[in-house]
Amino acid sequence: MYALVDCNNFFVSCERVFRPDLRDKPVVVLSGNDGCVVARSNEVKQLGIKMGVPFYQIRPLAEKYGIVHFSSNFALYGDLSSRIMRTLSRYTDDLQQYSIDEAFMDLSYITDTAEAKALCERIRTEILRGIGVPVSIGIAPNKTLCKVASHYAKKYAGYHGVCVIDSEDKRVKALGGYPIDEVWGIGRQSVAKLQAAGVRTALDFASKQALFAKNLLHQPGLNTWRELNGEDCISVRELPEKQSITCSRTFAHGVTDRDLLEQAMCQFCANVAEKLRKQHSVCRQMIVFAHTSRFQEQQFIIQATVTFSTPTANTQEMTEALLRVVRTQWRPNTPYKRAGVIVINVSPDSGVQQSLFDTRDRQRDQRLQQTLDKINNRHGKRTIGFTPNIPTEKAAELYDIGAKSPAYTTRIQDIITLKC
DNA sequence: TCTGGGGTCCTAGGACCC
DNA sequence: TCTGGGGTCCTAGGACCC
Repeated sequence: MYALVDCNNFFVSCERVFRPDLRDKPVVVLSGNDGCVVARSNEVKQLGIKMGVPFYQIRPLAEKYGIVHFSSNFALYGDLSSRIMRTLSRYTDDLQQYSIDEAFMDLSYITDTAEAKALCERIRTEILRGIGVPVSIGIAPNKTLCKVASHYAKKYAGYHGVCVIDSEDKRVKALGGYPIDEVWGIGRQSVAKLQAAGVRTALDFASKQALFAKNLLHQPGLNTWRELNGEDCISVRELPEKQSITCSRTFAHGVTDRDLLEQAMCQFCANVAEKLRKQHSVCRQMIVFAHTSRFQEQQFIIQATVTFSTPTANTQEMTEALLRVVRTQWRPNTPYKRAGVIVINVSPDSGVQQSLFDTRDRQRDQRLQQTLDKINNRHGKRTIGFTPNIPTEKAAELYDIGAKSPAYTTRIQDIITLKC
């Protein structure tokens, strides 16, 4: 059996840990520049506000119902997430973290389901008491059914946060009441095809022939079909090393100033390179892009894929390549609204094959980079770098920081003080 | 006016091999 | 007019996830 531990309304729950006054109030957390709703409390869900809607569209509703909104605060969410994951790892040797707020636990060492259920109830209480975030847990023989179980655990108070699917009866009953569009792995495109074929519930789908699933939805759909029927065939790969790393942002306003655009993109590049080095990787290719608003009819795009002759994670080398792209393709009087850097073709930094025609002094580069990293580790991010930091007033021009809560658990100035 | 960010996996089709 | 058979590797783009 596996257990899926899934945090309830995760970002909202994180905000509520330090704002207990908001426990029964409608709360949303917004994406960058306060663009879209990315987390909703139950009160907000009940108002019919959908995941991902642009905040400006629901502003009247927000005012009417007194919805409290926060800008996203990943320092806080990331820290609480790692505390939860650490707690879970004490109960299994095989913890597969699936996202910032979800993890699968392999419980095969427990043979009795009643025992598994009791354990999960203890875990749930421990996380709520020790960290302050409510979680729901689904126990089942595979990951797709765990998802179904955790959904029921969340939806019906009677389960007290833990739901088990461990028999044919329970499986059939659970799938019969489960809409097809909520099944893990079945997205919008697949739902349209399935509905056209008369499939309404997860049970309708599971009751079809395997060939039906394969023909309509190909291999991934067939895997989902198998899991709904009880097989265990989808594995969540443990990926300690990322295969691609992205840093991208939408700007508050279109950026026409080339220097400012370059500075922002150099920052993305430095972030990506730092993440690469942190996981002891190098990349062979880097995608650089900047484009105007996708909601305008006429769009302008800067975009190039740079291939390094020798795989690298060197900020200086990557920054030089980035600037070459931007300076070649940049158009004056063009409001660039979104930009980013993506590295792909990522591999371990040990045993890098150097190009025969390489002109860089790699050892010197590496010594310099290591020195800079050391200084930044000791004295704080961006103490020293290859490109100037963006001045505060310019940063405010680029990004709208909005209603961000303090970094309660990761920034010494933000730690709350109690007056007794 | 305002509409996010960061990932993975799979497939089809092209280029290439003998 | 008709014009093999059997592979591999790579890439772009679609679909999906949170």
